[in-house]
Amino acid sequence: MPQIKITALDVARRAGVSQPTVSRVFTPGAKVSPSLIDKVKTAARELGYRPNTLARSLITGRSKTIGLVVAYLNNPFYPEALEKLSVSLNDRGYHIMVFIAANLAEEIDPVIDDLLDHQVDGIILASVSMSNELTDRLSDEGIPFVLFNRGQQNPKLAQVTAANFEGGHKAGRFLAAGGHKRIAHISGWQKSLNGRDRQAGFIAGLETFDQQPFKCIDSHYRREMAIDATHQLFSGDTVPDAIFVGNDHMAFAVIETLRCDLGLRVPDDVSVVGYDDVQMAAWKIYDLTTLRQPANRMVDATVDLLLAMIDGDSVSSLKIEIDSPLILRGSARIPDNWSKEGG
Amino acid sequence: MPQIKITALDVARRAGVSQPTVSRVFTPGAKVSPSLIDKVKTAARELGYRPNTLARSLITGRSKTIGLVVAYLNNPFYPEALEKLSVSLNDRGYHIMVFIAANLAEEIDPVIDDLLDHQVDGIILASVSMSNELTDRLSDEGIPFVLFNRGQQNPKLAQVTAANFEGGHKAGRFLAAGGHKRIAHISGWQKSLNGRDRQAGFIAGLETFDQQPFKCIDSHYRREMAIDATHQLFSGDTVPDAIFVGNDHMAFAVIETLRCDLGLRVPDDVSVVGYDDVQMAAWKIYDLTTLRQPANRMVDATVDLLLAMIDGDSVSSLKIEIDSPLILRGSARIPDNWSKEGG
DNA sequence: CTGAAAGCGCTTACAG
DNA sequence: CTGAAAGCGCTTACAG
Repeated sequence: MPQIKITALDVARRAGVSQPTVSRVFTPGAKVSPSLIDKVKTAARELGYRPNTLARSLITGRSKTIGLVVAYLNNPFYPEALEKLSVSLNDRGYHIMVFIAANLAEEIDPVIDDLLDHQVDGIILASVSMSNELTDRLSDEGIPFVLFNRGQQNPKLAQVTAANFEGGHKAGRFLAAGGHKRIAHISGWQKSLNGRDRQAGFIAGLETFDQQPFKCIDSHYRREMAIDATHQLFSGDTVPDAIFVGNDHMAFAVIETLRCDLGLRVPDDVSVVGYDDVQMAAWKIYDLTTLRQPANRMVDATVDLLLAMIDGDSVSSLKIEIDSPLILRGSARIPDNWSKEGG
Repeated sequence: MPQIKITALDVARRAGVSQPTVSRVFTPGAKVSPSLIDKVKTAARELGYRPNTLARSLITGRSKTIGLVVAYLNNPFYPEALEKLSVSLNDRGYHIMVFIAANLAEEIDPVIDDLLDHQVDGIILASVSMSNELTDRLSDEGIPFVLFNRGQQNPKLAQVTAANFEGGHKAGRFLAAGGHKRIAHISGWQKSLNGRDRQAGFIAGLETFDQQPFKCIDSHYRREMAIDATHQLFSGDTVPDAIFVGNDHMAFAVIETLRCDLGLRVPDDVSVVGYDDVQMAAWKIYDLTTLRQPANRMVDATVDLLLAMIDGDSVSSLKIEIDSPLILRGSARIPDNWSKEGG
């Protein structure tokens, strides 16, 4: 019960060595003779000594802490990513400090101040509504950061995303090949590159079948807006027979609205395709056909990239795109001769 | 672009004051003359100075960091709580460092080591599968911690939970009053106090109607086990007409299994009641009648309690129970003359 | 109100 | 391999 704090000096005295020797015993790279290691370790154990990370960080200039900025924890993709990021960073000796960003872009500035005050070694921006000013500011501060699941045009920014254009393209081709003739898109935020790329890919995919979207509605990745959009799509005389939705989170809302509000069957009356493949997508109640964002691979890439930047290692590419395979499930009619990878 | 680090000394020199004066300007309580405050602040702004939190923490002995240990981010209650906890703690000048606990109790020890090394001022344990050894160990270390949504018998441990017994009691009475005759319980982990209290309350509630549970199955708060339990319940000759489920997360799986696997209607064939009232419970596709765990109130209580402990303030009670109102929705038949609060 | 001094608990050259 | 010394960037008594 170390009510009083045990320091390296206490351990040194008890072990009959100098304080730096104690330090060396607890520093991975350092060389100490086996006999001293032994003495120090027993003394440390007896006293219940633990090195003070704060002091170490102060002197090494590395906090071994990564700031994770995240806004939309209600989209299950983010808790899943948060968990994986934390585990992966732990394995590499880092910890995550969480910064919840308000959904409004204007309120992001205090978060950045906060972040900078906390001596994080690097930052992962997993949020969606972030301005260029923000990334500019972080660049100015010279602190390594990577955009997770969020692209920006600027090729100098480290970013890890799915291959969103290709994913959207695949969705478009898949639905057109399935014989759908009025394919709508409830899109992610069109001010985000993710949202734009998926939509652009979708439109291009339809074009290969000489089709145009029935309609595209920007629902900002928000559940309530996706519900409204669904109602809107089915309020006219002609209605869609398929919907490509900008992420799973909204797709769940779309399926629900179709079934519970509009009395339509999925996929008999309308096919639905999402994007992400969060765990819920595999639940039988949704059984959602979707483009997978491979969270594990994205997390690995993000961690590798960020730690390389922190260590000053050269990185081959700052912009990493991970393939989005199409996961076939029951929410969308499957074309008769649809080969495994979108052919 | 402060590539080189700006310290208080740099600011002091530029402002023509001493370094401690700079420190005082950035220390909330301290007294400095307005003219110096001005000088220092401009100098700081010009140089892009930010106080180093690490150094401050080292000297004050307070990291202003709270360790959050959490295991089950796939139960949406926890991301919701995480978000609220982070925001609330931020408001009070603290930040959250995340520690993902493995689901297995044996793997918790390294997490604790980790936690202790990081000079957190306090700990929130939001995880479910934690042993008494763990809490004993933390008590020994003398670091303030509170159990969030997880009770332990030991009255010396700070803990914030819902009034689980009463909640279960209400669920039992509600379903019995609704005319159900074969009411089953798919319970949370019976080695957790939460799980036991809810089940005990449920059984006691049924007793007031001279009923016994149709069957109780421990599904450990796990989705897959809840699915299995549902199948099991409906595999015999007599089957339940209502199920009280230990949390919403499992209740979603139960509803899904009922509908998609067993072709049963909710609530026509079987009523379902959950526990938590996570956001998803209100989704039309589930429309889940449930006992609410008021996340906001639980978070507020947790933060108040933990910070009081950290500040050494006296706390009136270490064990806080928050009422669980029954939220009436469509997944369970409502008794004809059911008054608002369970009468 | 302000400055000179000491010190938080470590790491890291520097000698030996 | 080990110790004496310096110092990371602050805060906080202590004088004045």
